[in-house]
Amino acid sequence: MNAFRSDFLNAVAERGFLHQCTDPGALDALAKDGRIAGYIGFDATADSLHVGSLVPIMLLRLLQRMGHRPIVLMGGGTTKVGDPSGKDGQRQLLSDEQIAKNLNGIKGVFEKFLQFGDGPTDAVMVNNAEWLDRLEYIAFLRDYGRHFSVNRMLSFDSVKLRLEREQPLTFLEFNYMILQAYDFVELGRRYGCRLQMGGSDQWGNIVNGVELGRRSADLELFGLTSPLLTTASGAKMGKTASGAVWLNEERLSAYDYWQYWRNTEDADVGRFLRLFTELPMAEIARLEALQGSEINEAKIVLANEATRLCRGADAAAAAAETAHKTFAEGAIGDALPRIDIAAAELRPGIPAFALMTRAGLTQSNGEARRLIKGGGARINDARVEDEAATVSLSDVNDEGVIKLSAGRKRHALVRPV
RNA sequence: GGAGGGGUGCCUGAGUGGUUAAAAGGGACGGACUGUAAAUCCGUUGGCUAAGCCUACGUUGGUUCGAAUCCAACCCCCUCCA
Repeated sequence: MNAFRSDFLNAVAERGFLHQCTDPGALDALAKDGRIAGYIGFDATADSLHVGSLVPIMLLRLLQRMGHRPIVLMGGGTTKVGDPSGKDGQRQLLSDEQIAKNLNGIKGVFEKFLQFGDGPTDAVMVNNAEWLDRLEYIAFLRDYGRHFSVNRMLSFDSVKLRLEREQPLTFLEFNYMILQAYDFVELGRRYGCRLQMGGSDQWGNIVNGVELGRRSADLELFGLTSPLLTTASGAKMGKTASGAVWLNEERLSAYDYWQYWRNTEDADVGRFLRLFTELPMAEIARLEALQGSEINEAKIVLANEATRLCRGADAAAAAAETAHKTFAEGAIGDALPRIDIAAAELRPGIPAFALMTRAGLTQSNGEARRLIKGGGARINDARVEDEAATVSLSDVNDEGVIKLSAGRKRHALVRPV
């Protein structure tokens, strides 16, 4: 029943990572008979990755689990150029310092998901600035530029869409695909890397690399893309109340990360379990088949597993515990965000709206006031009716804290000190 | 270098002297309904301890009782020409 002979491609296909592949048959044979090295490139446009990058990360992890070697290519060089794919306007150019800072922030994430080292299937991290920064223009043009046809380049979506919409495309950006193609060849030479993976928007860039490998270096390279993820209702993945869903702990608490997965839409649960957890397929099939409110069990499993991979088992357990207390028991969990307020300041009373803002539940006092007016603010689970209500030491509950809530899901604890 | 077009709130995008903190849609947040889901309906969506005041329509000046709206200079972007 399996379409492929290699464990790797079978896993890729059945877990929903496969969108397109340049030569599935040959890649299958290669993965079946030996160990392959595959890479995915990551641009350094922010100092943390968010869930949008989780599909490629999980794909690298899968590659490693199936006995192959993952290569993480950090785009220290290509980020200076900017990928035009899927964008209308040119991205703001980042400074070298900014890029270096971003790369630093991103590195840590991979150590959570991949095993690095010197072993045969250990992951490697490479920065393409290593070779791109030193390119000599004329030599590069003569050696590689001659293999690219502009006619062809114009036909790739990343370029074509820009031109059709009459959006500007600079020559700088136009070169991005050439550099990415060159990366592939360079990795092929240096690390024997035969496979490039990525999101489906990278297809054109990847194919370019495969072709360049054949023409310029007589390398047989392969490309494989994953579907771009949107939620079942069509929204882009990775948005939440407080912004993007970051993978770094400094940017997003484990509790919020857990909550993000817990709030997955029903229709996405099975797909997400396959992509973002490593549960056996049979178990996923069981969870996915749950009906009605029972599917909440599957969402909890998804949240636990996804959080465990990204933040560790302890953080996942703590988040689950807090969520259970908060939602199932109406009690107070340890992982809720908390702030300390001087008892002396609290004694005379602080306006509720000000406290909401200080606790980070609202961005401004005005927003907090609106929240109260709209009936969404609660103190110790009691709705705040009066916009001018104040909170004082008398509101401290048996557990020594004051619980503030914005809506049903967002809570914070205030502790007098 | 020349000619023309344009820069509005998180985004798209209306607005061409006062009734404009700025239409409409999207997004986001809150409420209702639920299952911490989706869909739907309703509300909110610049700041300020707030019936008042302050800051905002690329930047800086100017005209005017009054400017996002008129004028000037500058910056940036686009299209066509050289």
